[in-house]
Amino acid sequence: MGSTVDPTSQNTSLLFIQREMADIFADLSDLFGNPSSLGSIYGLLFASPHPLSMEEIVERLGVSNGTASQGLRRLVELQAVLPQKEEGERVTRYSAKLELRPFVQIFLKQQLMPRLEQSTSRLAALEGKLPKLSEENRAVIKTRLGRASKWHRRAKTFIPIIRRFLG
Amino acid sequence: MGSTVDPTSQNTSLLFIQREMADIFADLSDLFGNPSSLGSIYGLLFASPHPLSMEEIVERLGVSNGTASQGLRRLVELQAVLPQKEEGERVTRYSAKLELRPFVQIFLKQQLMPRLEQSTSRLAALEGKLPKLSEENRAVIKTRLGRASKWHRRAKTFIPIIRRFLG
DNA sequence: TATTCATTTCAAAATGAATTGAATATTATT
DNA sequence: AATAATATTCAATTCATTTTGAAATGAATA
Repeated sequence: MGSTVDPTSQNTSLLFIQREMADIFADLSDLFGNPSSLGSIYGLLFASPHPLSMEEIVERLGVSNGTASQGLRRLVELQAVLPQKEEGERVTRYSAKLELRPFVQIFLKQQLMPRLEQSTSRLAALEGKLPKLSEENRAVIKTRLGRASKWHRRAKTFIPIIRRFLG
Repeated sequence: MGSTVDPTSQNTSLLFIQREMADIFADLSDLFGNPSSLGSIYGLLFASPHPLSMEEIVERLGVSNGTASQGLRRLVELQAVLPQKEEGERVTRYSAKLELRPFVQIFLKQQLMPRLEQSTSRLAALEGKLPKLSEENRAVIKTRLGRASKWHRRAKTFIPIIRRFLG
């Protein structure tokens, strides 16, 4: 016995879920400082039972070819999406990877870590200026630079913890 | 015996450190999706041995009154900065709070949590649509919604861990 | 070889967030 | 009250980022 619901309504429901998921992921993407289109694309693929071509993504999300092309490239880079080309097909189809781990790892490694490293070294460089300050200021500033460095160290020890938590 | 460095050079060094700190914190602020001006102001205060008035902040950072006023208001809201008015003074002076904990807590509570809650409930709402799907799609989509919910649950259990880590 | 079609590129447009600064409000002082 | 010193607001502007879409590319087929 098949479903009791007619196919048109079934399809409508799937499209609804896909739109909604695209929306939810767009918000999350934005929250983490990425273009919301990245999230839409990922969300759509996440809610797709079968891989989709770029053309299908363009029409279902109503975005341009450029947005889809660049977004897909980024998502593949981030290993959030898997491109696949069937034997003797000229289209590439994309499906969402469902694991969170590699995705977050890459985010941490590519976005967070480099910036933390950079500000750490700028902070370290400032310590060299301490001797030039008046005695009074030197004490205060030394304490504060130390405090900021401590924050950085904490943040950096935290990243591996997150990794372990996810893996 | 005082310092061996002349006062002008001492002051130059302090200003240098303050500019640099303003810059470093501007980057971090941006990284967490806040206006970089927020970070500049905080960084300047962080590297100031004494509280500063809005006027001083405006001139040292070269930002407008509006930016300084709004930025300070936000930083006070976030409890990252302490406003203080001396007896019989008409200026409010501001100093940086040095503890990371309340700052991060407020960020998590005000920014992250609400958005996570919202997408959680949107996800939950989608489960209601499952019965309308074809049998084949239902299985796939059910798994995926479950997966997304699991991510959310993980993220939410993670927040208290961060809190404990900082507190 | 020519043609078709999916994809990429990139300059230009659109968007939207941050910033400015003049006008206004608030608060202290005379 | 009147004045002066601070602080806030908000409409207009600036600026960085994202998005668009027409043109270029290049791989697969005819």
